[in-house]
Amino acid sequence: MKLTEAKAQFISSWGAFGTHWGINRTMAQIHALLLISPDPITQDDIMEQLNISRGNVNMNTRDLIDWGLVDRVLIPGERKEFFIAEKDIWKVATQIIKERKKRELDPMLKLLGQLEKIEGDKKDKDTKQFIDTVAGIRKFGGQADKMLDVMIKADENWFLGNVLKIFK
Amino acid sequence: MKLTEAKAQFISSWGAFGTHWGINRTMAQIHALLLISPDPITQDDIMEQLNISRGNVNMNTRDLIDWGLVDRVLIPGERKEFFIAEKDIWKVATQIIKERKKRELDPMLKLLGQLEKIEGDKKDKDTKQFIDTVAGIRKFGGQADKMLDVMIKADENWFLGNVLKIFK
DNA sequence: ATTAATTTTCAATAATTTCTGAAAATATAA
DNA sequence: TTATATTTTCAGAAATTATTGAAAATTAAT
Repeated sequence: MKLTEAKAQFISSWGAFGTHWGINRTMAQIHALLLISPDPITQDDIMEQLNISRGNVNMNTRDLIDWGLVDRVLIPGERKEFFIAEKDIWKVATQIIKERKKRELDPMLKLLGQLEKIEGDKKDKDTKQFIDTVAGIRKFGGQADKMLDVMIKADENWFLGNVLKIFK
Repeated sequence: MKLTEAKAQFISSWGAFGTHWGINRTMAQIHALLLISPDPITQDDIMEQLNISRGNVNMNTRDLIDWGLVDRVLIPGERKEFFIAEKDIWKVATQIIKERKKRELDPMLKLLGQLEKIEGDKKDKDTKQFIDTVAGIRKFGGQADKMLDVMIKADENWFLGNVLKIFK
């Protein structure tokens, strides 16, 4: 396989992969393109390579920046802005975990905590099942939360070392 | 908060949560409803509680069954089919991990393996960055894959016990 | 201050995904 | 077998989400 073909396939698959994770196709494709670009590239480069409009590139690069996965860089003498992606996959993963935890897991755990404090007779079948379900999810989510917190703080070698020790 | 209100909020939030994970809102809502229902319920029950059409219930319950999260049960003397969800959250999580691994992670790792074997001069900047990126993702994904395999086989107490031991 | 380059915004449009509902298929009872 | 209940399918409709492109805003150079 040639580089050009491989690149195209990587970008396309990464985009499809993203849609299974609640990330929009284009954002994932831009991210993929940036991951395999050794040097910073411009809005126009992205537009051209992915055949998408300026507005689209602008919105999605902003989102990638908000997620902490991409940075704007200024190149001396150049008028345009350039974009570059964090290339260390461990850092990428950590950053995604951190953001999703903040945006989704933490609020969900908060809500479950409230729902658990429902009024009502615990002898009632429906009430009991509701409380048990909510409590079960919350307990599980709480463990995941703790685990992810440590993971985020840990550095790569420490973590992988420990994972290998446990999961072998 | 009353049970009725809490139920509605749980179902609605679970649905919204699902959309961030590539799961459609209705499937997640049906799953939520089944999780808090102590006894098996019918298509008609689901239609009524969630205000959705028969076809919609049918398609999404089938998907939930394909995911291994819901079972059809036959109740003696009853003509209709009933549905019931696995209530043990550990089992639910394990099942989801198992399916997503099979559907997404495994195929992605296979593809990355192919892309890594690209022809071309490794001294070339673009080629080098491509190979490094793909190899990096593959290595990380491979670790995750191994870890999840062990998790899937492990039972809850073993797993949580170990997590607590390591991540404290 | 004026001009030119570049980025950002957002209303309109397009694309995609989800949902409905009625017809067809299937299963059960009489 | 015939009638009745129940489930499944799927084309079209509705809802949601993503994209465009041109105008407005911003930035930098002259």
